[in-house]
Amino acid sequence: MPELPEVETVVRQLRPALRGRRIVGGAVRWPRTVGGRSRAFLEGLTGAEVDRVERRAKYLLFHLRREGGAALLLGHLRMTGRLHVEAGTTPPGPYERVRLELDDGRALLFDDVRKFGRLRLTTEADAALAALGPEPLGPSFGPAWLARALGARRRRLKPLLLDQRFLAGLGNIYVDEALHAAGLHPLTPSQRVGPEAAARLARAIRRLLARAVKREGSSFDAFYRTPEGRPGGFQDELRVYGREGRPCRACGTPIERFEVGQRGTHVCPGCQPGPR
DNA sequence: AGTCTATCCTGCCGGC
DNA sequence: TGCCGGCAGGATAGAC
Repeated sequence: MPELPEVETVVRQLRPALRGRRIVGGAVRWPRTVGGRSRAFLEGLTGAEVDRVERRAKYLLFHLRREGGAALLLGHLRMTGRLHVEAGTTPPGPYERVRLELDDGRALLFDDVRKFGRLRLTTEADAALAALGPEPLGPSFGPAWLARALGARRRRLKPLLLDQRFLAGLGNIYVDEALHAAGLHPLTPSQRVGPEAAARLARAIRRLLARAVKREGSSFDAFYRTPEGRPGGFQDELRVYGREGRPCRACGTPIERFEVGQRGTHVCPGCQPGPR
C-alpha cells in the first residue's frame, strides 16, 4: 500500500516528466475518483501548466499555473492507485480511471483497481492538508517532539501513529515495522512511553522511512509499482509485516498477527513485550 | 477524548 | 471445477 516512501518515489519519478508541461485535455472514466464533477474537473485543468510536483504526507501535490490564478491538483493513491506518464497513444487499461493529456503528446494516467484513490482540484489552503501532522522526515519531527506528543495523548500507539493528524505519512506496514524496531508493543498507551523509548521510536521511524525511500518503497502485493513500472525493494527488509508464523530476524521468536483497531498487526513477542 | 463500526471497492483465497 | 463468503486496507463520518 502506498505510504510515505512509495508516494515520495512516485513524486520523484513524475516530477521531471511533468514540470513545465501543459494539460491540453483529458478523460474521466470513473467520476467518483475526481469527486463526481468530471466536467468541472477537466475544464479547470485544461490549459493549466504544471509548475511544481511535491509530496505532503501521502498526498501528491501538483501546483498549477492557470490564467485564472494558481491552483492545486491534489492526488491520493489510497490502496491501489497508480500514477504514471505514458505515450498519449497508450490504450486505456481495465483500471484506468482518469487520463490527463499533456502538451508533449504524453499523458498522465491514474489507474486504480479498488477506486479508493482520489484526484481533486483545489488550492494550497485545502482543509485536508491543513489538518495533517508533521512530516516524519521533516525538521519539526524528532525525539523531543515525539516524547511530548505521545505524553499529551491517551491512545494506543498503533492507532495513534496511523492517525495522519498526529503524524503524517505512516501506514500499516511502516507502523508495524517502526514499533518492532523500537521494541514497543502496538497496544502500549501513548502516555506510558517514556522519553527514552520515544526517542528510540522517533529514530526508528526516520531510519526506516529514509531507507524505504532509497529502496523505492515496498511492493508487498501486485499493486504498488513505481511510475517507471518497477516494484520497490524494501519488502525484502521487512521484519514483521506479512511474516506471521515466521521467526523474528532479531530473536527467532515466531511473529504473531492480531487485530488492533481493525488493522492487521504484526509483532514479535520476544522483541515487543506487551503492556501491563 | 478515544474507540468502534460502517462505508467505499475489487481481487483473491479458502472452504465446501 | 465452481460458487460464495470473507478479507485486506486509508480515510472519514457518525454513534457511543
